[in-house]
Amino acid sequence: MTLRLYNTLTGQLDPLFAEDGKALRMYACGPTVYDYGHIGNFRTFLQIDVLRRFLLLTGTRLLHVMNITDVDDKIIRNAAAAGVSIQDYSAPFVQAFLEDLDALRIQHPEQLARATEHIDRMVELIQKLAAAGAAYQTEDGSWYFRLSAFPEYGKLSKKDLSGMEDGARVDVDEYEKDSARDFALWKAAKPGETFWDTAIGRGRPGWHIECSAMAMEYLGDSFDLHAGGEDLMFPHHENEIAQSETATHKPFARHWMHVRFLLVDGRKMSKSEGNFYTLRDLLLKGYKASAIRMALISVPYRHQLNFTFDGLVDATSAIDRLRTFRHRLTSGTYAPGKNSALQEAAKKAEADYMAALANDLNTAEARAPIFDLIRMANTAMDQGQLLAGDRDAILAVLASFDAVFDVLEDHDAEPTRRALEWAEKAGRLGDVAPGLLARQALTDEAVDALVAERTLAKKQRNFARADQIRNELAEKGIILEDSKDGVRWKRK
RNA sequence: GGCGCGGUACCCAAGUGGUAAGGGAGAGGUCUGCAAAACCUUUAUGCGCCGGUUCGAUCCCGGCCCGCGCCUCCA
Repeated sequence: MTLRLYNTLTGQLDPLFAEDGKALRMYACGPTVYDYGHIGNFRTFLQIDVLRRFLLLTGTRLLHVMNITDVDDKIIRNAAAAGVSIQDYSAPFVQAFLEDLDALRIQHPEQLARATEHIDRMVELIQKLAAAGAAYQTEDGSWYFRLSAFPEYGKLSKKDLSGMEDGARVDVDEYEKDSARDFALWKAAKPGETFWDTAIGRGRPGWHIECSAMAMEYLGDSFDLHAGGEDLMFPHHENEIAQSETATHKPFARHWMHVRFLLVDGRKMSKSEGNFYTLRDLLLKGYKASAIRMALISVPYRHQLNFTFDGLVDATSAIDRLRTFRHRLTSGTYAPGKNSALQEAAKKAEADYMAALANDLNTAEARAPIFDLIRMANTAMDQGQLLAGDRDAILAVLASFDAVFDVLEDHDAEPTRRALEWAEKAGRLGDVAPGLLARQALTDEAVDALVAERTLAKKQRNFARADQIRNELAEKGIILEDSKDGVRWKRK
């Protein structure tokens, strides 16, 4: 099954494939590690994870590279303010980013690439551009890309810069760029700033050059897909194209994917609006990592997602339904055989699910057949019509679903535990939702013991005691479900 | 101003030129020691507004209103 994915470059749905017929080579812009990641960042990384997982599910081999920008103006400024090196400043944020990826079950790419470890490649690329006459150095030692060297500039973002460029061109003095739109390849070191001593001078890379250099390093001059947040389309990706294609005379990425920004409560998320959330913020408020994942991937990547706490609650309930269903399916006993109606339904659900994802990763549409199948299977179980062969067929559908959505297994305790640990160190315990610490402290063993006691009380028809235990547990966020196959409990 | 996206039930959200998926929430019911879960029924003659094309439009075209994004190294 071939994925048809919107391609920013062509403005249409194009089939996504590995040009070399082996591995699909993709580059995704990663974080700049000057702070903790916020949910907007993670919406992008989650949607790229959906892409990645769907490709793997369809048997595509991947070579996926993601950069970590560990040198930039903000990092330099913040590190200086803190009186530490940029390495020391960014290290905890790199660590935090990787932990957050794990919390959200975002798969790691095959290759993580740090900007500071690829300075040589960037310098080489700048030299190549200089040799071609497309880069020039200003008096202060900085290097710029000459936009006029790349007539196709603007082809990704569909911007026509011919009108606005150089309209007010005056005699530039030697400290300035030739043209206002020329962008920095290399920034000369200012006193006290971190610098690399290189063949093109003392300084540090501009932002765009790192992605060009690292993409080419790991993926070659031309590769299959480049992805990132919508804001990167211009100027970042446009600049990458200009530098790369000017240097190699080959097309850079064939396919470009851009994830739309999310809104929070209908407005752009920003610190000044007070609607700015990191992953940690949400975990400390008591939301589960799986619910955050579900909420952020359930709206297709090209649509604006309006993030709300209600949405997280909805997502939590949807996940509950999925998990409860699978538990019911796996814990019951079924007669051998197959029910042809269920077999058909399972087959259709899987086909519809895959087709929805193959259609530009329509995650919202993909969920529907899964929930349809759940209702049908629940009904069949109620009526004793579901057979062992059906259970297996349906479990296989759930496995396909979870290969992309990855919310069925409950991995929620660990991210919350880590967030609480972090809050303690960071002095953020005041932000922890009431009761969360107590709930977290309640061990599975303690719950099991109370559940066992209640089961005994029920057997002795001591319903008063049984209900007392139920209520006691409910107050601690534990929900009990009695069934003929035993008691199941879950954390709210 | 330039480029682009969206306005679908109480909330979130798919979708198609032929009469509105799915999730959440609410109400009623079945089941149950109670509860939970599950299932059934129910909540848009209606898809921002006004025209047009068409046998027929939520879906196509035009206009308008509203919201949002990018154009400032913010994913």
